[in-house]
Amino acid sequence: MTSKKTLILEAALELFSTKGFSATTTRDISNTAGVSEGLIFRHFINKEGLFQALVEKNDFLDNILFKPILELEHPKVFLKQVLSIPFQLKGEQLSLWRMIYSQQWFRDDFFQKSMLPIKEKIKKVFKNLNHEDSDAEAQTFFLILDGIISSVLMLGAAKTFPVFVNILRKFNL
Amino acid sequence: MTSKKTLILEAALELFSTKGFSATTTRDISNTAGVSEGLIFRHFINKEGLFQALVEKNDFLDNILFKPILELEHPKVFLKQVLSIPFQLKGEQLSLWRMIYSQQWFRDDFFQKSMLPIKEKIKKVFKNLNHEDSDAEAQTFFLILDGIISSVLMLGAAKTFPVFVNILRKFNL
Amino acid sequence: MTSKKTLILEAALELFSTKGFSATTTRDISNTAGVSEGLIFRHFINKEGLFQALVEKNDFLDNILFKPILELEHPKVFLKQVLSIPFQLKGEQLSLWRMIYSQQWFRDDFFQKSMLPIKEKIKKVFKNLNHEDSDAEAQTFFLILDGIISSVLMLGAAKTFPVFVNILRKFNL
Amino acid sequence: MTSKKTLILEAALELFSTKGFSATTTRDISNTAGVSEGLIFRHFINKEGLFQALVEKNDFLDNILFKPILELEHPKVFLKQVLSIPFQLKGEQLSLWRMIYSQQWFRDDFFQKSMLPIKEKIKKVFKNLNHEDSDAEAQTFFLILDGIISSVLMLGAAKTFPVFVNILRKFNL
DNA sequence: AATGAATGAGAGTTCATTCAT
DNA sequence: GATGAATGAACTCTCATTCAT
Repeated sequence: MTSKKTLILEAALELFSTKGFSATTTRDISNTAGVSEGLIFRHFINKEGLFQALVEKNDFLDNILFKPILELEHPKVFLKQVLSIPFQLKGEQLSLWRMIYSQQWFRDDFFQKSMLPIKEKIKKVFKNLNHEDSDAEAQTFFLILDGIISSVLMLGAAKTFPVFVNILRKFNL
Repeated sequence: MTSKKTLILEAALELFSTKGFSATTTRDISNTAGVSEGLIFRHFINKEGLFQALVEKNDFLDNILFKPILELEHPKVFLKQVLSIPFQLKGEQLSLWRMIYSQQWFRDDFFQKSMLPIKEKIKKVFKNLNHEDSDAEAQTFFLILDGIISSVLMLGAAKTFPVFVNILRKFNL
Repeated sequence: MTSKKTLILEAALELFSTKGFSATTTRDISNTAGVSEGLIFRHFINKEGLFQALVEKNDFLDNILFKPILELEHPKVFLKQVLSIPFQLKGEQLSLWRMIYSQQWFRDDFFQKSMLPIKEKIKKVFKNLNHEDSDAEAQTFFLILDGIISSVLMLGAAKTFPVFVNILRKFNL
Repeated sequence: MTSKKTLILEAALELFSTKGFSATTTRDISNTAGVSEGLIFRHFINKEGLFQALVEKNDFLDNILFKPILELEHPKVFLKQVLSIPFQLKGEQLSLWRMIYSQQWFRDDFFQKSMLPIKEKIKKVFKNLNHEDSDAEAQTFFLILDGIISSVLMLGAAKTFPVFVNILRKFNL
C-alpha cells in the first residue's frame, strides 16, 4: 500500500510541475492525493516544506543520474552524454526538473546548483581539448545546454534524434 | 509629466517581470506606482487587463523589432540577425519578454505566437540553403534560438560577443 | 433642450425603479444620462440626495393626484376613486411609486406618509357610512388597498376592469 | 450545541430579512453569528449560496405548511385556510418569507413559484363554486391574497381577527 | 497517524465621492 | 456648469495554516 505521505508527494509533484507552485493550493493537493488537508502540514510543516521535500528527492535522483556521467574519462564521450541528458528525461525526474525550473524566477537557483559539478567538468574538458578559444566554446556549450533543457522543460520542445546528432556534429562530438 | 496610467504600466512591468504575475499584488503595483489601488481597475478593468495591456505593448514593440529583420533578403544575413536578437534585448523590451516568458507555463503561448513569422522564414531559408538535412538543421536552429532566448531571459545568461560569434560559426553564418 | 440635471433625474428614476436603489451605481446613472459622474454630485450632493429629489418630485405629483380625490364629497364616490388609483397609475408616477415602494424595507416609510391624508379620510368616511363594524371595514379597506398597490407595483399584477368592479361590489360601491 | 453552520444560517436570515440581501455584508453575518468570515464561504461557497440555502429551507417549510391545506376537500374550507395563511405567519417562516419577498424586485420570483400549487387549486375551486364570473372572482381573490401577504410582510400590517373575518364574509366563506 | 472544521490575514475588486481643470 | 481622473474605505472571496477530536 502506498503511504499517505507518498500520495501527498506524488500529488504535489504532479500539480507543482504543471500548474506551478503558487497556483497550486494545498486543497488541490489534498484532493488530488485523496487525503485530508491537515495531513500535509503534519508531514511537511508547511507548503514550502513540501516543496523542499521534493527538491531533496530531486537532489537524490540527480546524483544517481549524474554520477556515472561525471566518472566518464573520455572527454568527447562525456560531452556527448551531457548533451543527451535533456533528450532522455522522463517520468518523475522530468516532472521534478519542470517543477524546479518553473520556480527559477522566484527562488534560489536550485537547478543551476545541482548542475554545478557537470559545468565544472565541462570547463575542464574544453580546456583539455585545446580549442582555439576554449573559454568561448565552453560558454557556448553551456548556453546551448541550458537552452535545450529550458526548451524541453518549458515548451516540450521536439526531442528528435536528428536534432541531437546535428548538435553533436556542431561540437565535433 | 508622466500620466498615472503610464506609472501603473511601468510599475506593473517592473514587478511582473521580476516577481511574476501571480506573486505581484495589485497593492504592490499601486504602491510602486505611487497611485491609489482603485486607479488600476479604473484604467485596466482588472489585474488581467493590466497584463494584457502590457502584452499589447509588447506586440507593438515586437513588430518594430521584427519588421526590418523579416525584410532582409540575404539568407545568411537574415539568420545572423535573428540569432543576434536575444543578445541585443534591453530596457522595456527585455522586461516585457521576461514577463511574457515567465508566464508561458500557465498561459497561451503569446511568446511563441509572436515569433511565428520569424520561424516560418527560418524554415524557408534553410530549405533554400540546400543543406544535407535542412529540416534537422532548421529544427536545431530553432532549439538553439529558443534556448538562448530562454537562458538570456530566465538566467540572465552571459551575452558575450565571443559566444555569439561562435554560434554563428557553427551555422556557417 | 433637456437640462443635464433633468437627464440625471430621469436616468436615476429609470434605474432606481427597476434595479433598486442600492443595486444602481452612480456610474450607471451617469452613463444612462449621458453626463459625467461628477455632475451628479454637483447637483445633488450625494446619491441619497438624488433619491430625495425624486421623493420630493413624487410628493408634488401625489399632491396633484390626491387633491381632487380628497375634495370629493360623496363617500362612495370617494372610496371608488381611491380604489381606482392603483389601476390607473402610469408613466413617471408609476416609476416613482415603484422606486419608493421597493425601498420601504430599508427606509422611512415615505409611501405610507403620503397616503396618510387619504387614509384619514377613509376612516372618517366609513364611520359615516354606519357599518356594523366600521373600524374593521376601514382596516379591511386599507389592507386591500395596500395590497392592490403592492401587487400592482411589485408584481405588475393584472389590472383588469372586471377585477376592479368586483372589488367595488364587495364594498358596496 | 448549535453548529456554526446553523449559527451562520440564523444570522443570515435575521439580517437578510431585515436589512435586505445586498445591504447585508458577509462581515455583518460573521459578526452576528460569532464565527470567522471565511467559514461562510467554506460552508456555502459564496454569499449567493448562503441565500440559496435559506431558499431551500423555505421550500421545505412551505411544503409542510401547504400540504395539509392542499388536501382539504371542502372548497370554502380550503379558501378560508388559504386566506388565513398570511395572518398566521410567524418565527422562522415569517423571516424567510420576508427575505424572499424583499428580493422579488431583483430575482427570479421564488415566492410566486412556491405559491403556484395553491393558486392552481384556487382557480379550480372558484370554477366549481359556480360564481357569475368565476374568473374575475378568482383573480380578485389572488389580488387580495397577494396584497395581504405583501402588506403583512413589508409593512407588518395589522393582522387582526376582525379584518380576517371581514374578508371571509366578502367572499362568502 | 489522520481528519476536517475553523481561522484570519490579505487578495482582487467596487463604488460613492472629491477635486483639479 | 461640466468633466473625468483619482481616491480610499469597504466589499466578497481565497488560502495557508491551526487545532480539537
